[in-house]
Amino acid sequence: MSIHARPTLEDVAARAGVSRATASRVLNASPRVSPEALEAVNAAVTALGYQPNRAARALVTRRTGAVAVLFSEPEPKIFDDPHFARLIRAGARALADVDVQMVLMLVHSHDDQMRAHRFLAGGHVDGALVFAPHRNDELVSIVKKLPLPVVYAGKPWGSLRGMHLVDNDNEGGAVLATEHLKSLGRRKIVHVSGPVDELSAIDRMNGFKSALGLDDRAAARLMEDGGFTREGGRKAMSALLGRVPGLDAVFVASDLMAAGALESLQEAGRRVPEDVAVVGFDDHVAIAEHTSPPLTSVRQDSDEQVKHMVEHLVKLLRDETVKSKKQMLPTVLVRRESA
Amino acid sequence: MSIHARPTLEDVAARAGVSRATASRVLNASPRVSPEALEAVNAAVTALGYQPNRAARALVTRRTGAVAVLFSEPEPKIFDDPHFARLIRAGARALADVDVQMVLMLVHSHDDQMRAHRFLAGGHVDGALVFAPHRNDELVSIVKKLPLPVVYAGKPWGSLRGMHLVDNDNEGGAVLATEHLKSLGRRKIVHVSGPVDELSAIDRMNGFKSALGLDDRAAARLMEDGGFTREGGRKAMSALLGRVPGLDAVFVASDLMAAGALESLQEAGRRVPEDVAVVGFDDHVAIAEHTSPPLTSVRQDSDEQVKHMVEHLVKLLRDETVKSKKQMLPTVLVRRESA
DNA sequence: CTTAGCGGATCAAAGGTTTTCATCGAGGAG
DNA sequence: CTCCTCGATGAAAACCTTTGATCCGCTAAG
Repeated sequence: MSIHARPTLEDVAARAGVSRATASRVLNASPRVSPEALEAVNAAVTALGYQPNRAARALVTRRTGAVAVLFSEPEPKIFDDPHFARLIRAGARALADVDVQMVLMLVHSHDDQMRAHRFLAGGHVDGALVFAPHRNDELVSIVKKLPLPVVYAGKPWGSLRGMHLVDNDNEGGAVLATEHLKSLGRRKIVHVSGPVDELSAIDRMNGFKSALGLDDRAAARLMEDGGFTREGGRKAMSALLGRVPGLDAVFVASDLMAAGALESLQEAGRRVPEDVAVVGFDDHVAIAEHTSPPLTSVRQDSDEQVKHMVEHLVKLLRDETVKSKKQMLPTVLVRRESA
Repeated sequence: MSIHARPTLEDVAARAGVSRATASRVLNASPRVSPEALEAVNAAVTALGYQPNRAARALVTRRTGAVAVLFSEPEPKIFDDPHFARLIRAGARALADVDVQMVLMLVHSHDDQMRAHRFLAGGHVDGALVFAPHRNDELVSIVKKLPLPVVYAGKPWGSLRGMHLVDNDNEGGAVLATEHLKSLGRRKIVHVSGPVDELSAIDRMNGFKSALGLDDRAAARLMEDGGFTREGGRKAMSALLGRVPGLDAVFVASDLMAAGALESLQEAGRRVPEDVAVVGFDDHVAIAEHTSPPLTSVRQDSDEQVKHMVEHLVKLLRDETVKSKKQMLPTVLVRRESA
């Protein structure tokens, strides 16, 4: 071993006075190794500052020690949405904790999809975490075909057979929000929903409907799509104000839209919460605490969600035979001043 | 090759009727190969859906085809700050375009630093992009010691000798902002600054000072640290209102702080821009367009910055001999209603 | 006295690619 | 006709690790 080259297992073994195989066993915590050998090897490792060569290891074990984290989102949304940063951060932490690398891919264009396919099919990662909430997302069908352990965030569109996913209880959260408004004595409650090509939005709609015992026709008049954007929230609120006279409460399917809705209400001269009570969804602190008034919201714990996803994926990577599993995470109402 | 196993170069070579060596040459676009061989190999590749094994390749070339992207930030800020998501997104895109993997690491705790060190020293990536704006950041000293091509975002604290970085023209932007306020006829201009442990904040302070031709003592009375947070911006503004009677304009070193400052001004009953003109920094759309009134701000193009960083790193990876180089990106003033 | 068993170390093969070096054949110069 | 040159190709080494098979020295059982 030259001065500058990184030490190899061979060097470690030589210094410890054992064979390469034994040194390897020490590193992999095999039980079949004597205490003396163990100590000698460990000493050599620290003395030399040895780092296993990942490529060599991957070559023989057929494991890379890396997982891909895929986001499929229309461009503009992804970087306005604070949620995104949060998910990434949670993912980075959870993966670091189990010492696996996070390879991040944002797939948007068709080219990106091809690239992702090549990459995943190429066996460059051991598994993947997929965030793809939209209807008929090409990415999902691509990933689904691959013989690769995958855990989805939320329900991807289409058949769920054999898939692994961790979802928030969107419907339950929506019921929570709506029941809360009812318990405040509100009688005319409306809903600013997310786009109908996202299942989370649909689940929230369903929660709203069922909490009020509405059939589809009755519900339709009380709901308006805000597209999960601030501006959309504002417009949807305006539309509802025009269409539903006497409305006294609104459940908005995201905090960002709720911020828009509050603006709209203010313009219309309605006081919150006196005239109209508002409940959001996400409990995104950076938003919810800075609206006026501060926003009552349904908390979904993204950190927890991602942590569960990682745990599940790790399990999949270990024993090959975990059967399809869906996890549902609870949501809770956080009261502030808007309702 | 069995049915299910991924095809290897050997399989490709066999099918094309050439040797492994020749097949490899084709894949690496070596000139020393006959047209027929080239065609045969390419045909075999597509027929088999061959994907080079990255681990095997890395083992021999000592290149991984991946770079690390490191963020060093105190936890809370990183996921409040929309800037973060933007940088990541830009990085993902730019790296994907040159077909290198992005390994994301958020380093915060001491453990994280150790992990990052191990990882980088272990030769698991070819280079790194580092975002570490704070004074005496441990991460920078760690990375600096490594024999690894690194490009920094902005100036890291300490000696810049031999370092590669892409910075925004913070000082120039600050001059722009201040000159603009002067040109509006404002006479008593103050500054809400960022924390003095970030060089970008200091550069902006310097721009402010030099545009007004102030010495340090005179300047000190007109500046207040807002810590790059919304709440800090609000407090700093209040302090300045108390200390500098008759102030008629303020240059705030970030949009987030400016949002806080606007709240403070409103509370104090000052009209913007009539009584006090306000200019922010960052031009973060999600903020600047939604304050009231909408915020005039200095734009720094993060996408561009990251793109340059990636380009520079790629260059470093190719020819080993790019001499130390600092790039400075221009800033521009975006006029809205607050000034 | 033979042999099975056991803890533990070692040998050697395997994993897929790049790259150096040697070889081979064809064509040009002498 | 021989000798060289040159371009294309192939054989084999090297990269570093894991792991199944093997081996060694001993004890305990038959």
